[in-house]
Amino acid sequence: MGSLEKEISLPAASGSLKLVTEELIMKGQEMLNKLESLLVDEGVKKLLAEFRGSVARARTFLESGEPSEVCQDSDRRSEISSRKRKLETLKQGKGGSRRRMSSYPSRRVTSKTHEDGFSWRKYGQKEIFGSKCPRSYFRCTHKHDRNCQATRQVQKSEEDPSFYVITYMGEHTCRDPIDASHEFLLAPNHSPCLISFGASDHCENIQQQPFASFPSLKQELDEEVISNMTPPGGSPSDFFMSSEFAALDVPIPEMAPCKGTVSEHGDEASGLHSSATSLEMEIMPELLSSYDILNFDHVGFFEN
DNA sequence: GATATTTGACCCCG
DNA sequence: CGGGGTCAAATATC
Repeated sequence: MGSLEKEISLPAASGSLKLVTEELIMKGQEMLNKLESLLVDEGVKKLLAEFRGSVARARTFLESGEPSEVCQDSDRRSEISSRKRKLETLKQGKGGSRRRMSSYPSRRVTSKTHEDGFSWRKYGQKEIFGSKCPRSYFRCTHKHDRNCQATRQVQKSEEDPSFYVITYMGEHTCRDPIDASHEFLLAPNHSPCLISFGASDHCENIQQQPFASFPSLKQELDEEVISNMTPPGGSPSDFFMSSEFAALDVPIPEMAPCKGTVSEHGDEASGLHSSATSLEMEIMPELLSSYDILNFDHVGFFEN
């Protein structure tokens, strides 16, 4: 696992250039937000959404040093072997582009709920070898109308079936993540996403780092897998054990239950209480992605 | 009828 | 070759 310095370094840009680019991107998004709130015309809004996507990709590029999905896609296509290309031309029907997302930046969260404020459409489910719980595959509902490449995989945690292990891949370009977080927070019945500290051992490299009071969003990400450490008094977990948790206890029909485990609903409820030993953080995964996409990649969770 | 989910098949890639 | 990611027809739901 790399050092923190490495994690926050921006390989694509350095020094003042980096600052300028960051400023442009952040200001750009700010202006986009303001503009959108003033717009009524749907056509202009659509244009704005496209531009928003470009800004998001630029930010991804800035953070990762790699082209975002759209660029990467075209790059990859040019590298497709002749055999694959031949197949692609042949298979216009069932199959189409079966590009794998696994090589893209991804981040994993452990959550009590798979609700995150975004609209997902399930496109597949697989029994995973060696795993009791099937894995469900989701893509953004706006994949086609807004060319949003965001996908996610949801799988119940084997260790604690009341948790979902959610792997996000790709960036939402259908709307700005920050906007989404606002909607998310303002929504009356939103379902918070939790990152569990210590409730899961999916991660091989565990940083033993104490943190004081309420860490920054970035810090939270850096320390997703910190330890079983109990938070200090007046802890974040207290904070998150707010009435909003009521929203968590909802049936999740599309998720298949784990084989041989307890019932879905009882589990959801019991999980809320049984997680007292873990520090839970309410986060917005897509908000996180904007700033911390690198961190997850560098802390050793993933191979890419 | 539109939209979402299920599920078997297809195919990439290690 | 087999696991896993994706597609798309069939089916379900609204």
